Amino acid sequence: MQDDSSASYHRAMPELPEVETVRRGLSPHIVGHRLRGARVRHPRLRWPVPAGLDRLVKGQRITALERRGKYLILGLEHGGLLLHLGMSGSLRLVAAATPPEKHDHVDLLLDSGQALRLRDPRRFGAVLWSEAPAAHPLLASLGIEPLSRGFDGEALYRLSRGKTTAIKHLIMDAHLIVGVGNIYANEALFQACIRPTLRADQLSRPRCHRLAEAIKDTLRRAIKAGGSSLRDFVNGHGEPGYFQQSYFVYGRAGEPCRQCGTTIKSLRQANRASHYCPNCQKG
DNA sequence: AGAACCACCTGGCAGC
DNA sequence: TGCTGCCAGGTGGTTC
Repeated sequence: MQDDSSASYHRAMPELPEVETVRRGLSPHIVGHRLRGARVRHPRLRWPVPAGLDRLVKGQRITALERRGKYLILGLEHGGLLLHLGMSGSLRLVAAATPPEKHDHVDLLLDSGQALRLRDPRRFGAVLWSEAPAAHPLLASLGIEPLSRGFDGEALYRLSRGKTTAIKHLIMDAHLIVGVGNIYANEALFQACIRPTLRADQLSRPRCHRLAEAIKDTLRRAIKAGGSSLRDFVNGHGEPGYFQQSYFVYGRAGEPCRQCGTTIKSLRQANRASHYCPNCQKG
């Protein structure tokens, strides 16, 4: 059992690093396998799970498991599935005969005798069928991949011009940049010494470069941390798809800054908690 | 057009 | 102790 007693440790929500970790962990175990079908126990996720899911996937070989933003794209020979883990979703491989627990809503049954099992207590996740999943409307309006070559300080500078919204809100806007949720937005802003409330268009070009690098670095380090827990979501040990990490500011309101000892402050922006060090993040 | 909400959902926890 | 009620958060949708 992992220690969850320290306030600075959290079970990470599925942001980009967690989704990418899930993808990397599952891909070698499922790609190339054929689906025997699907079992849907609870079709009411964010959108209804297609009624004919079993029939749609039966007999099809899995050709790829890709990621776009926080969506997973399970490519099949004909069509495919879009999967989203929402806030509380997890995917893991279990023996198909493993008894489902309360929130195990969907199983994709593999010819290996295993099942790809979606658990999602809060049901903000999604399982959608598409004839051409990569061209699904939900993916069409997504912004740039922060770990791609195209995302850098200049790209962030361009995105933020003319935007009066707070910089934290901007970097969390999936129509501009995908995959940066509340946790990594807070952490990246700390690393870049930028206060979350700063107006996006007030960010100088050098600071845009610094923030873009901080976003990449924060996400990369989280993916690396997740790599050590890859075994956790095959065969069902631990909490599949999640890993725990130490944060500088997220969830640390009232605690001393790890760099300067100043008390971490919190506020609400767009109905979401922001945490920052008033000394390290000036303006 | 852009910005600021809301709805969705349940487990966990503070407060009484 | 058990109840109430708030909070967490991604993201499409609504409203202003």
